[in-house]
Amino acid sequence: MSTPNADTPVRARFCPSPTGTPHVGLIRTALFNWAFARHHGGKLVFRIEDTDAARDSEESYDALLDALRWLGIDWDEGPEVGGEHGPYRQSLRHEIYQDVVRRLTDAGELYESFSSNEEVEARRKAKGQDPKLGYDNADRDLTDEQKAAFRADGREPVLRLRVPDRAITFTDLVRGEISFPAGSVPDPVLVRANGQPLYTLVNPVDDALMRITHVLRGEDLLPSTPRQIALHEALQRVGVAEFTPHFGHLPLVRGEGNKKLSKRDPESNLFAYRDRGFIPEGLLNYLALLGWAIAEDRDIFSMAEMTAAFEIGRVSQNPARFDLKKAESINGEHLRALPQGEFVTRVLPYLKAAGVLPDEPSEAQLATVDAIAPLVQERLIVLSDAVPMVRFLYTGEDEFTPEVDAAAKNLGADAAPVLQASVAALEALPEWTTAAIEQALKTALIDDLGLKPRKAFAPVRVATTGRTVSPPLYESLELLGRDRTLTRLRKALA
RNA sequence: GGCCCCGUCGUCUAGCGGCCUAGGACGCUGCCCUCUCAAGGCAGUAGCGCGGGUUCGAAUCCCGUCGGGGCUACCA
Repeated sequence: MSTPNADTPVRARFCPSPTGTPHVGLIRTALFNWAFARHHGGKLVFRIEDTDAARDSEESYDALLDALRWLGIDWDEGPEVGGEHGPYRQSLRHEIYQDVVRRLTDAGELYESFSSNEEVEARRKAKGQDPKLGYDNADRDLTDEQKAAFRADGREPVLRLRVPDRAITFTDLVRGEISFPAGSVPDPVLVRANGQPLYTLVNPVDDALMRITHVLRGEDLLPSTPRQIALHEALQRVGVAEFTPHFGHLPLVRGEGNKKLSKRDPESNLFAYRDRGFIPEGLLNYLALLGWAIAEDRDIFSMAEMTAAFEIGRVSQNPARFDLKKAESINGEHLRALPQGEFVTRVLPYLKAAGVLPDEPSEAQLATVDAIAPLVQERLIVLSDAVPMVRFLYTGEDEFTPEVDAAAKNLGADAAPVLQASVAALEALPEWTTAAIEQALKTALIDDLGLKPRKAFAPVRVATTGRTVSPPLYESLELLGRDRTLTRLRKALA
């Protein structure tokens, strides 16, 4: 079998079917293909495999584009960018498939098959074999008379590929040589009786037509590789394809337990991570770690660093478990590394979505965000964590109420002297600055009342920010302003 | 059942015959820092599934075994 020459420019592809919400495993595959293409200075082709009208939806298609755009995984050919091998949605390529099918059929690579599943099963059982073995290639050499008889019966044939009766062996880019023995690959159906092409046909055909040199996909597709290689070879014989692409099978992404992360699993929903405030840099970095390592002693890196270093031969052969804790840790690293202005830009939509800020914040509100941002930035693992942390600044005094648990613990009767002393110290302050507030509070509570810092500041914190956990206290009070601070302290006293 | 893939700390991994009394990261534990929570610093915890070979020498190569997973559609 002929493979792409070493000097053939790399063309990788990402070809999801638009069914449901984008899945993190799917995105990991997109990322590896993207990194592979970029590393080799090649092209990434984005193709939509929407040949199953019953399951595909336009919403899912939009979601796919949304996901890739959000993450910054860009493509060189595909939807919305075009390319010389288009169209890139399989639902738009039917005439192309019809032509290929004609050529394949004329050359005898495909044959008509009339067996129903029930008949196949019955034949397997009659031979004492497991019906799970599947189709038995029984229709390979039907005579014209037999076919005519079936048709006279009102039956229409599907088209199957004649898979060669020999072992099919290939060198997997991540696993090395893999061989499937002769007879272990039943002739697959490529076209339905109604003429509708199936995935088994269009996936290899489009890879061939789009001159894809490297197919990197999940390990779950490994068992379908031999029949696809058989098709590629047939395609070469009829002059449709130039070569059989190289294949590389990426390790599965698992969820809880040892099972493959399923689409039904809420953990797999890409947008759930975006909604919580994962940022592309962090999520992509984590996903890259699912089966790949940039170096022995490092796991925080940028996508530029990834594309520079990515080698398919160094991808792991082991399945990887999606570990939320580690994903969060990595996201936090990237969040902290964001320049301040950039961090504000990223966090703003989350504050608006939570109703902390209006859609059109005032100049003053925006200025407060700029001021509080550096205080909360290093405390977050995801952007939405900022919401409860800054809410106290944007709540009106008539609405403001400390959290019940926090108040019960820290604003009881014994807090009264602390709050009173705080009010006294703060209302007399000549200037309202972080340094002055710190000085005044320490003098009044630590020195004068002789309290431990821990005891002293908790009531003040809860009374003013509403929580036991907040951004640094003195800074928070400066931003809150003297009037609101005093109002809240007095209210807690009442 | 058949075919295929995989097997290093709880998790993700480094390791591609001697540099390994196995390195890093997440997690967890303790300490430091400290107005809270984080962040940061330091220390600790824990692993080559098992059995045979090959070799002067094996986590690394081979075989077997056990275990896990995937696929087995006229879905993709």
